[in-house]
Amino acid sequence: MSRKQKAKSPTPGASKSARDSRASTPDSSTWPSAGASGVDDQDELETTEGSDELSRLIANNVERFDIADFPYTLRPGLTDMASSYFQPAYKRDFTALALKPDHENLPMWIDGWGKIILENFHWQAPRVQDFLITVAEPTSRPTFMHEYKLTIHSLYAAVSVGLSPKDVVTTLERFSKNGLPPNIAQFITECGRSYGKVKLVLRNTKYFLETTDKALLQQLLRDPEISVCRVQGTEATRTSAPTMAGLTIAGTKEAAGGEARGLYSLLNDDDDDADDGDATHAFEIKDDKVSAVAARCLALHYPALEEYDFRNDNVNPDLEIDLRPATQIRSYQERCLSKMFGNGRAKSGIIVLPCGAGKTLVGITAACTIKKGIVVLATGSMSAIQWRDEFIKWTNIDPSSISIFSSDQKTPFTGATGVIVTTYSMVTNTRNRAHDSAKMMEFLASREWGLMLLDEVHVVPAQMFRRVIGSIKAHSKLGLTATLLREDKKIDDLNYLIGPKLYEANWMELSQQGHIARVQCAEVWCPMPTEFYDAYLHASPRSRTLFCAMNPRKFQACQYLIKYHESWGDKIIVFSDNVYALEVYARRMMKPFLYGGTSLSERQEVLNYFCNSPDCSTLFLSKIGDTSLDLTEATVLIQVSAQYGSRRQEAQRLGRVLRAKRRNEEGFNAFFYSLVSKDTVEMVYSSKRQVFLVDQGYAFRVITQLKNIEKTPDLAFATPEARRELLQKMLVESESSSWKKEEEKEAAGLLADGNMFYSRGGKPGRKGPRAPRRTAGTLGELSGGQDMAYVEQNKSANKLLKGKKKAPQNDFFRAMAREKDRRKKL
DNA sequence: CAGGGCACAG
DNA sequence: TGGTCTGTGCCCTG
Repeated sequence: MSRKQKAKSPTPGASKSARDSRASTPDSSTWPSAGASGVDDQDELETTEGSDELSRLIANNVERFDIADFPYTLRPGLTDMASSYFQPAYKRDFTALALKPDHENLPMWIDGWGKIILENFHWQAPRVQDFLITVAEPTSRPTFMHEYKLTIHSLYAAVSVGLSPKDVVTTLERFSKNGLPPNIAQFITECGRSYGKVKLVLRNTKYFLETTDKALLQQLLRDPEISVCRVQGTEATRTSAPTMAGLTIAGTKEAAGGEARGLYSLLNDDDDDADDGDATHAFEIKDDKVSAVAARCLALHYPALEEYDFRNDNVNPDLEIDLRPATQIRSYQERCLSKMFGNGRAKSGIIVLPCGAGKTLVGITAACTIKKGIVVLATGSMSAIQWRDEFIKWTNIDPSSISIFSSDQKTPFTGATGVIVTTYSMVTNTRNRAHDSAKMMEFLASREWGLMLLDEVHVVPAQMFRRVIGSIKAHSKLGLTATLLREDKKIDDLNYLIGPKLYEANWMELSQQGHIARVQCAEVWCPMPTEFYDAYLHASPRSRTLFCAMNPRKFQACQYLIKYHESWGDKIIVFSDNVYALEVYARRMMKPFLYGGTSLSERQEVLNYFCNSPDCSTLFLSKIGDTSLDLTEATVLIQVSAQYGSRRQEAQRLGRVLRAKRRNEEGFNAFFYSLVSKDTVEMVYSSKRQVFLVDQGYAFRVITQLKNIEKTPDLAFATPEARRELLQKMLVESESSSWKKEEEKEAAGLLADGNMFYSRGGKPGRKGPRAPRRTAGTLGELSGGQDMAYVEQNKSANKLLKGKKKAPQNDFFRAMAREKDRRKKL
């Protein structure tokens, strides 16, 4: 395949940073040497340059297999004269996709752009569903029609669970109503030629590069970069591919081999299985060169799949861990695990399950299957504690061999091996460490781990967090998440950082089976009173969000909904990202509220109160509720203000009510309300946020008028006077809570120009030190000593006097300076 | 040992 | 040279 000049075609999925660095690559033909240069100095420490290098390699790979390189061409003469006038419409021209005679018996279509449509109501649909999840990316799965897309990542995942490109092509061909477009077949074959060919296997602490393709083996051996990494004289050929035989995943009903066959049952009746060379060729690689080889394989467009032959690992000590006999894992969890252990080895990859569907148990079961040292990475210390508790709850592990490594607990386990639960920031921390935590890190880095469990894996692509991959030696990695989504494009990097997506559950299906709660979603449109709308229109974009959140009609709607649901005995959570609005709402309604500033003990107290007391059925939460608060009591969720268009946040919030304890009651329904100020930016954001959930099959109902709201007694802000008062109060309070007095005066005058809430007056954009938290009023605040410009100048003047180099005032420059320092040290 | 400082994520 | 705010975690200090 000739590489096209890609300048014009945007690469789907290439991260921004990757694209930037690619721009500096003069010519794609230089990649082999460029790929190698960064690798060596990356060896033991994952530096920033190292990960940039990685991003570049990833981008290179993604770019090579752009589906646009396999253009779909219509048969000549089929297009009519008119269609050329509707340019974008040519993509919708399916005239060349002739229906098969027996199309009524077949459940899906596939077009020339890799899009697959499945009739989910078709009697054949259940047969292909599992197959499609494996080979294609589910993009939208409402009730009746499912939409999938073939991408390189999905095909990568497919080959990694053991499907051959040929299998994929024949199966697609067999089940589609129309013939498989030739360019798609070509695309699949081409991807298969490269992906999944090379495996990096660890056997008995020795790393082997393994392939079934003899020619490829020769090519790898000849490669100058790789040949220096290999241990001479270790080429070996084994006659049979690894199988699932004899491996049982704990907690499953039967030997997992049976389940695995279920997946392939579609294929086996053809032929295959025996002919495409069961012999695997392998050679050993030096231990310290593993990452170099992996990077090199990526550069050669043969990304190496990491596999861990844990049953033949006799060097790392076994861990005494088993699921408690009573635990039975659910069918979909079993399916996840059968993908992971498909050929009897542990593969690295990502499993996507909705919140509350038992991600933790999947991770724990995987741990029980591998039975080696386990590292669990969690996002926060709270969730680390939860992981430990879950381990103890589900398994018979000796509590002394499981330990937490976070800032407040640093004791390693005592035995030969065990489970360590830690946080991302603990591992990635680059600054000076406390003595014992440094020792602990050394411990973590010095030994080999059987499995690394990455909780909330969607955070890993962040610049800092991706270091964990480099600094801990784990033979297999399992990422768990509910929302494999980021608003930036870095999510695709996970394919190479961790592994392909092994399984993605269907939310609707799970909720039909009663594993997660049924949810009614609604978007409530709240009109803005004229005086507010007026102020809103004149406000700067920044303060507009506050106006939206503080819309009195929204407040009334919220009040109404709370009253309504409280009368039904529901437990309600109200989310507001805007802390100021949160406080006003909660105080006004006399309800407890939690935000980042509330102390840990207070949080616990409030949560207990909410969960256990019947007098308290409503709780107000800021962003802290998005993650890691376990609120199984909640059944209704009201969203007052949110973070722009973050789909992840929306999904995660919905997840709060999915695990409702009462979900199995007859006819139980959870509710999710999103309050939106009419005719404001919120409308746009709201629709963006919902995309993910809509794709999962949730229907959002739009409510423009709440029934009998005007007849409800005691609504706040019912009169224009009250609303005006609110407007005034908003002004004064939001000013005085953060900013100094002088600016209050200015701000009052700034009403017309809309800068009133978060402007600091003076020079716009001068970044001062962060304003103190509202909980902790400082003396300086009281004395009005917060003149930003003054403080700022003084600070830098002090720095100068001290003889240090002038500290940059901006985050960006500070980061640059830090980076420079770090490099100097290395 | 609580809270400020700092760094980072989203 | 520029997005802002909020939340979280870790380290250090009074």
